[in-house]
Amino acid sequence: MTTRARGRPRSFDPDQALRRATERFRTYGFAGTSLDELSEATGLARPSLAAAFGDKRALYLAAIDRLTARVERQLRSLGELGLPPRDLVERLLAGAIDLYLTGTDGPEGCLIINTAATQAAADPLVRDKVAAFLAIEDARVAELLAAAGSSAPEAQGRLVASVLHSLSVRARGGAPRAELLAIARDCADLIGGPATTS
Amino acid sequence: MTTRARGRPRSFDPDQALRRATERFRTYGFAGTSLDELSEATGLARPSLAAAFGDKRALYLAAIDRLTARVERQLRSLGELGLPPRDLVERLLAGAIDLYLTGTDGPEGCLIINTAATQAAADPLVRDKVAAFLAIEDARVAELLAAAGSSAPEAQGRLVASVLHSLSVRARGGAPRAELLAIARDCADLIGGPATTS
DNA sequence: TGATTTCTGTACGATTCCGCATAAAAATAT
DNA sequence: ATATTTTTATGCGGAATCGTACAGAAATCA
Repeated sequence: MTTRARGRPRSFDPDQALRRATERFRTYGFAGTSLDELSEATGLARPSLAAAFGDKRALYLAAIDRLTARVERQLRSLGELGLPPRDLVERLLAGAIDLYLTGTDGPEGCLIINTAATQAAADPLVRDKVAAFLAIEDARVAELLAAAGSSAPEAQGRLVASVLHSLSVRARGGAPRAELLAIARDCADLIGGPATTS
Repeated sequence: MTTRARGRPRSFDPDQALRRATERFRTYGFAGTSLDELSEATGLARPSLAAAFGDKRALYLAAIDRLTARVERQLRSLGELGLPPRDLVERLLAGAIDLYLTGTDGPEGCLIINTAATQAAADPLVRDKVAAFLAIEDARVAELLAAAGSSAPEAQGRLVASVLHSLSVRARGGAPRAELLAIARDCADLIGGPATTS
């Protein structure tokens, strides 16, 4: 028994609109995206965007929060597979590469690494959210490595997370998938020893 | 016998102006920096900037080129020390951390990693220059490792370069120096084995 | 059916931004 | 000294950007 809202119902899905806006922000960054572009990308008029999310900054912060929660969820779910360290690392990095290579025009990497870190210098709240994202990333990866039996999960986790950051930058620079996968393999070798292919 | 230029001589140092503009771009990115801000930062009126460098994009591209040449020079000079792999990596990363933590307001990382990679999605030429920078970085680091006697200079070089990228992102997120140095030490351990402190 | 509430979209004003045109300033060549 | 050349600085006009006010549309409650 969900009591219907009082007035005219929304004609759009706020979460879908946020997804579309996030995609636009991921491509052009905060400063490089205009409200007109966001309006076009979401299909909403600017006043509707303002009513639903507030101003441009609030919409961007919502995009960051949404992505942070999503990454944390995905990292947690990766632990349920019970992989050994090497396979875990390779799988983690390969999954990230798939995401980083997506984009409407070209490879667009990660919203946090490639646009929020840029904006961090001008906006202290964005900086705080970037720091929180990086801390969560480090912690979750370390947790995964610890569960997989790593001898030094914190140190290795920070290095794996560091490779994630670089993969995002390299993808954005146009590096082909094979190059990114090679780096992922090198990293997995270093963390968990060479692949045990029978 | 340098024949003096014909008309009124420049009242400013173009390279110093480019340095100041670079600093501004490094803080706020390409899209986040206006010509008025660049004019204020360099002390030049907008028409003077335009006459010396062209439009905003040309000035930004000049900043990228300048930085790329500088980084390549510094990486080459690091080889003259003849350090073993572990010390080489730690020194390389520590030097980068020093640069990444500088900035007028806060830590501002690397122009390429934190602003050019952002702009790369919107400007193919910037993307090409980012790719060129990354290639030079990988090649020079691999060269250093090879000269230091590394067993797998290319793979290790890409990983060290990857840690460089992450350090820039982390610095921008506000990570304290100790945390960055810890990552540098972990990376050096992984590449060259634990420190040999007698 | 009529009133109320909420959402949607057009339109507007204020501000910022960019590039350039034009005039003043400073040096050299004749 | 005058003319020429190049740089510097003020200011203008067009375009874009942001936020919001206002009127129309769509649903529920009485």
